[in-house]
Amino acid sequence: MNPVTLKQIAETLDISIATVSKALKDYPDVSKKTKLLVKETAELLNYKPNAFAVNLRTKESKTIGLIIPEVVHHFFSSVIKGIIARAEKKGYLVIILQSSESYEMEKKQLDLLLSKRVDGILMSLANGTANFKHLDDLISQEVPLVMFDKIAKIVNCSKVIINDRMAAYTATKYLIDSGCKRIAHFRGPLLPQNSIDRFLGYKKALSDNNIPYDPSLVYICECGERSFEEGKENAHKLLEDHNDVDGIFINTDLVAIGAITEFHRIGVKIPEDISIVGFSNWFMSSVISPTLTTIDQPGYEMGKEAFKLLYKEIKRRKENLPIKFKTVELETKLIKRASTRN
Amino acid sequence: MNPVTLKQIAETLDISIATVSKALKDYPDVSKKTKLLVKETAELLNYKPNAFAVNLRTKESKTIGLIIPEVVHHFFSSVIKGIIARAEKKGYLVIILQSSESYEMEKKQLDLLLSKRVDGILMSLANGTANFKHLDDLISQEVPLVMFDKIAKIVNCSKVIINDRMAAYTATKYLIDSGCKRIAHFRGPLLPQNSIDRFLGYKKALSDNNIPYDPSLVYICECGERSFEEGKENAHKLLEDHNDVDGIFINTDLVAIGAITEFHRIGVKIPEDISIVGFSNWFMSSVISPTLTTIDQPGYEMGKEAFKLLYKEIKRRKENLPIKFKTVELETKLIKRASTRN
DNA sequence: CTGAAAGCGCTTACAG
DNA sequence: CTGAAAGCGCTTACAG
Repeated sequence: MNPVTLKQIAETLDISIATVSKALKDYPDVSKKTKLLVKETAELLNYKPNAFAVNLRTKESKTIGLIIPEVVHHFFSSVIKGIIARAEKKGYLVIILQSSESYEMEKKQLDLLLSKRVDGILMSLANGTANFKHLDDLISQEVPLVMFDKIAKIVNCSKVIINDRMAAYTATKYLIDSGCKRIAHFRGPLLPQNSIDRFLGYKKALSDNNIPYDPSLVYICECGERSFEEGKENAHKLLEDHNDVDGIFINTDLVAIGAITEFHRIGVKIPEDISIVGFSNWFMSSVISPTLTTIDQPGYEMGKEAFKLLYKEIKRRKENLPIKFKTVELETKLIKRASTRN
Repeated sequence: MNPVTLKQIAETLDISIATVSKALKDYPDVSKKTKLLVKETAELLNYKPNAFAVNLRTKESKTIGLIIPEVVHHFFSSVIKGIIARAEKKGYLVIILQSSESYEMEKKQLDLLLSKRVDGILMSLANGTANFKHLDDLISQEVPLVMFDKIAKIVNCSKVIINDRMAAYTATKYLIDSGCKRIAHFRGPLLPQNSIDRFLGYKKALSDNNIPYDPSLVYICECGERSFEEGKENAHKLLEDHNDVDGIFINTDLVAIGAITEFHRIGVKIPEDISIVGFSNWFMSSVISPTLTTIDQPGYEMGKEAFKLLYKEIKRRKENLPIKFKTVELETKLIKRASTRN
């Protein structure tokens, strides 16, 4: 475990370390002959540059950090995949940390990444995060930051999002158009912008179509580990509270699948008795029965886009060019399946 | 973006860098007063040690690398979660790379991690990997390596596995016990040890129960991105080829779900006409209909265990203690659900 | 208890 | 075209 260094190559060839370094990096002021010799020897000795030393000199780690609320999650794992695919192309490595939806964890992970001197940070907020000082600090330290999906509008950085409000509007409108008159909503937690926006989209669709908004039709889910159970529980509660609901727009597919499971158990027919629209288009939504109508959320693209923005920012900072923060909005689409009518 | 260094703290307090460094690390030979002063100043200035410099000196990166075939995958994302949970406790960061089941990629990612000087590597083999020189090289360079799930028996390192053969035996036996006489098998690719072992378990269960093995009942799947489609296709082919099959043991849940979907479409009743057992216990197996009988594969625990072994090896190497490679076998269990009889 | 010095492995401006 | 030298930010054996 004593890796080869430039010094060893230099000694083998009886030339200076500086020349070896330059030869390896194809500096123009090194003779072809020397370059060849050096490269051969490096190959032979299986030389790999010591990243620490390089980083220390160049102040670049070629590593970025990624903080997400939850790893075991179809959407976020798609995002991860998009990020590392893109990062790889540009020679960047990705350190992945999980906040588990906790504000404290999120801060801790951020600190870790900072002391690792990552070149930039990509993150999606924890549900528990209501205070953004840790992010503002990051920005004032000029650490490139791009937020995606679960963002804070207030924080001054680049972002990749979908239009949650519009998507929710579309979903609810679709229920209305297919004949639903009394539409419930299983919403996400109170804090995150997404669940607020989805709720607002739901509400707007109702009012635009002259359906009175009834707060007793709105149920809250944590949308965490218990999503599936929450779906079942809320479905059950809904039936106890109301006997006239004929449609539900649900914040997340997994909760929707819980609801479907419970309705199935009780004998409520979907979509005949109650139509359901989910959100996210998890893979399993296409295989359950009935298949779930939902909003497709492009996780892989979001990951790619987020890395792209981050990369640009890193590059511009290095060149001391001015930075303009950008918000990229990705398209969603309604995927019509069997849990809704027509 | 000009982070605070020891030097700046030293200058502010007009003491030496060495003392600052020692004070921060609570060396016993620094006065209480100085320690206090230094720590206060460090806090005030928001000092974070420069990881590159520390690593360069200590030759430790406190970072490990993880290479898996696929990120968007219930089992592997559970493994990731287990690994980063454990790593965090020990102050390690995790760099995640994806081989996409390709041998070339796997080698490339390994090289990347090596030049990053990670303290150790955790990996699960790509399906495309048939040659293990890259791993042997790693080991001869004394880089701590732990393989999990998709391992190479030949490679001399610690491993975390399940008993695929026994689990497959249990699964097949369960089909036999529930009355199936003619049992097909959708197996994985030819190379990986897992799919070989699962196939052998299937075969053994048949022969132990006096059911003749019929190679025409064995269908191969790539088990990659197209798993679901492969399930559908193989189910379809199976019905064309044979009209007497009453049970299938399938290499992976996702393929099984594809098969169920196709049978459902065609009108074959599960489990009445054909019983199905999957493998892995993906979350969605519990929500499709009928729910899928399967073998539970403990991904999270596997991740935790793999990190534990790696950590021990890293530690022992640092202390120059002898290393004994260990193979940990984790328990699986049969999850009985509605896709099989009784 | 404090500090000067060497060194980790590299890069790069500069001299020759 | 080649190499000596300085320096990135830290740690630690050693001297005082």
